[in-house]
Amino acid sequence: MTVHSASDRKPNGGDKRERILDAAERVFAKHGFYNARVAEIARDAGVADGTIYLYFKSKDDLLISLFESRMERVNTTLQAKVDAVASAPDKICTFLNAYALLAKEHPHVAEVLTIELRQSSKFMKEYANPRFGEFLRMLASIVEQGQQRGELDDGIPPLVAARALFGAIDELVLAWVLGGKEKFDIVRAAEQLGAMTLRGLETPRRDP
Amino acid sequence: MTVHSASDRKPNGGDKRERILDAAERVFAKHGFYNARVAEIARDAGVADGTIYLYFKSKDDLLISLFESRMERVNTTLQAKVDAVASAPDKICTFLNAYALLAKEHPHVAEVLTIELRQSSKFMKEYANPRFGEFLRMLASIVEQGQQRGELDDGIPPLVAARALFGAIDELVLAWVLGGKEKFDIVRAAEQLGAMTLRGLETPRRDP
Amino acid sequence: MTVHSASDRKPNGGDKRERILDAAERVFAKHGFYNARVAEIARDAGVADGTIYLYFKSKDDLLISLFESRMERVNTTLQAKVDAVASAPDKICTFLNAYALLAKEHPHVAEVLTIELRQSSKFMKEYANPRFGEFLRMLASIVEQGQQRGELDDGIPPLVAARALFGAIDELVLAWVLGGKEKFDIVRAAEQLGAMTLRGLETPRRDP
Amino acid sequence: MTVHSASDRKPNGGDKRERILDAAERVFAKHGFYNARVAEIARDAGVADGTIYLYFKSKDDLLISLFESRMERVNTTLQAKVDAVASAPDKICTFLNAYALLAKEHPHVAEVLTIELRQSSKFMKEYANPRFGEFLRMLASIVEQGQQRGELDDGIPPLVAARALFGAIDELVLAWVLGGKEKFDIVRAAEQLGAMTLRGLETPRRDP
DNA sequence: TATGAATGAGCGTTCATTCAT
DNA sequence: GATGAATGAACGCTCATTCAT
Repeated sequence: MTVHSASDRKPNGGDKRERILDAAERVFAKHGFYNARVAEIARDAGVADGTIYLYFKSKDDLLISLFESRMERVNTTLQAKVDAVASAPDKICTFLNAYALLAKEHPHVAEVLTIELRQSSKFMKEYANPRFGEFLRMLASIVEQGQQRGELDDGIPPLVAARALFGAIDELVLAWVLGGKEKFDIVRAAEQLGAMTLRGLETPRRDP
Repeated sequence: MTVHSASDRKPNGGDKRERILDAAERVFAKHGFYNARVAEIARDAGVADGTIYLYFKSKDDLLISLFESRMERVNTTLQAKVDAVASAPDKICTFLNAYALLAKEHPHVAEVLTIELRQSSKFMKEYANPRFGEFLRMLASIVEQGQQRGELDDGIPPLVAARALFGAIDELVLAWVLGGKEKFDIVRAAEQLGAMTLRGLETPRRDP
Repeated sequence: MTVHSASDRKPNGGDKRERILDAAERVFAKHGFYNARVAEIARDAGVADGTIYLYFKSKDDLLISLFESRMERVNTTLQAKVDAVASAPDKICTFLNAYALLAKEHPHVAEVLTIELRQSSKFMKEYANPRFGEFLRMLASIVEQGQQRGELDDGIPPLVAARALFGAIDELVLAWVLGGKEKFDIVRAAEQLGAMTLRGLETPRRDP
Repeated sequence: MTVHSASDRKPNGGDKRERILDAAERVFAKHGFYNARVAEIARDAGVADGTIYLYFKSKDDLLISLFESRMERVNTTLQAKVDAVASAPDKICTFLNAYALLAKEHPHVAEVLTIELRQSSKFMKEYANPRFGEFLRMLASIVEQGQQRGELDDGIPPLVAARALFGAIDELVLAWVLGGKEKFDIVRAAEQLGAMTLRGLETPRRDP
């Protein structure tokens, strides 16, 4: 009645814990954390309700674990791509581009990170969300280094710039994920955001 | 302290509706929509549980009404300030500054808008959130006009720029509201974001 | 906004108490006692919710008063018609016919009496329903008198016969009221019931 | 004491569903459907509140299921006894007698069927109450067959006779159940009703 | 490990009734 | 008397979590 073979759905690494995380990803994306039913996740994962509690302490823990898992992947992917280019401006563009690509490839992940991440820091007070910290620091480091090298303007604290940049791309992803994947191309929008961020929105004033 | 706009709905001409909205603002900010108890809102407002249902159809409707009410105030304030300056770059800086000021003055509102707004579009599908549409269009209009006047670079669609800009300031507000009102000054950060947005992060390449 | 003229709807005698009873009749018939809202009765009667409590102690009392009022009318009508004929068999037929006619003319009353009367004795323990007692005794008296005069078989206690007779006509009215006023004619059915009651269902056994 | 028919629905093969129905029978009989508390049924059944909802969709469904269950038993019992005698008059007497006996053995069932059945057709519109239909058709069939065989007078449509007969015995049961089990014997009353129904109430007119 | 039936605390909402005007 | 806004107790139902098997 239940699946017993070691791995059977999705081409993921595939033990039971992973299957549950995948199911949670889908169900949280579909209904949002608060409206998601643990029973639906279990059904989706092909396990019994109780089984989830063998791998996760609670529904909260399931969300947190999902964050950790997905953010880890995001961080690894971004770090690799960012490391592959040299200048800070290039790193920023690469970062934005890679983030948009990830969202495009994993819209469920994008949905969960974009929407539920905000709640997390609020309602799971004890959860510091270390991976998100890493993520932000990665971005801040790029800015800081660029400033030190003189590639970037140092009129803004790196962490503020990083927050703003993340907020900008995140909001674009949100609009793309919820509103209209058909209405615009998120990768193209990320490029435009890159240009705006680096060269600025203002047209240069002509010196007399 | 509270808005006394002529309007008002069901029973008496009174402030009870407003008191409930104020209480909802506090309680939603404190616990988040899903963890907020209607009974706590009632207690906070100094009314009976049932009274809330004389003014609002449901807990959902209460949240939606809170959005409408507060976004209306936000839109009105921003529009007035933006109208008071002439150039698009100035309007953008003014916009960011005014938004930051509002957040500083009404941190509960900021918290609710920042965190719950995202859920709303997802779980109250039928709710189009017209005020937030207005808000975005206001910002997009500034960009569009600036582009037409040649004040702003037209390499980015106005709505994408507007989304990105909102995302940036919104994330900064989120960080300020949740993380550390003591750690940085949100108004100062908004200024820095303005500069970054207009002049760009990249230091100008020197032409030989 | 509200009606103030002494009487204005229905051609009844028409003070406020009567208007409320009429409204209760309609609303109880439509929704049943438990699903009827006092507020709907008030609206229907054209009075404020609170006004009902100037005339009736509670929702229960409203139902009880409705019983008394309508049963009184029923009893008066039936008694008059029954008194107009002489023999017990004729009285019984008249009784059944008159009851069916009343149901046909006042289907709302029929609905309330038929359906809610049963609940009443159960859930308003203290309410003895004196009018219904009168009603039953009227019927039992006819039977008793008939038995004493030798018109009716005395193999059945009058009260048992009265109960049975009432149950029979009441169930027919129920079927007619709920199921299908178009499916059969309640007055005709009452006649058939009269015949069955008096002459019996069984065809006479031929004596050798 | 309880029916153990093979059937059964959702969770375990168990008697829990039956325990809940038994409890509902008691509690509905005691307070009536609308005044019955689901929590009391649960307590009475020795299960948790939530458990009820594993077996029944709602409180309404619980009542409906109770009808089905008990009427099924009633129908089976009556059909068997009726089949055991030959003539229509005998079948009618048997029917009445058996119904009275059932009421005497299961007064709670009698109470629920007698009182709540009437509401059901009104407020659970979608619920056609198929078992009660069967019940009535069983009775109508007896009459119809009797008429065809010449045992019974055919001056009354079988369904009207069936309704009337059911109404009569049902009202007697109601009086017995609510008013006074000590005041009269329901089985004796059923016999008297049988005689009245078959031979008629009227004393035979002497032919000159 | 895995199961899934069972649990029961918890909450949004209703609505008969009250009472200040 | 008449109003209707306000009250708040009451309850059906949900669902995360547990635990006997």
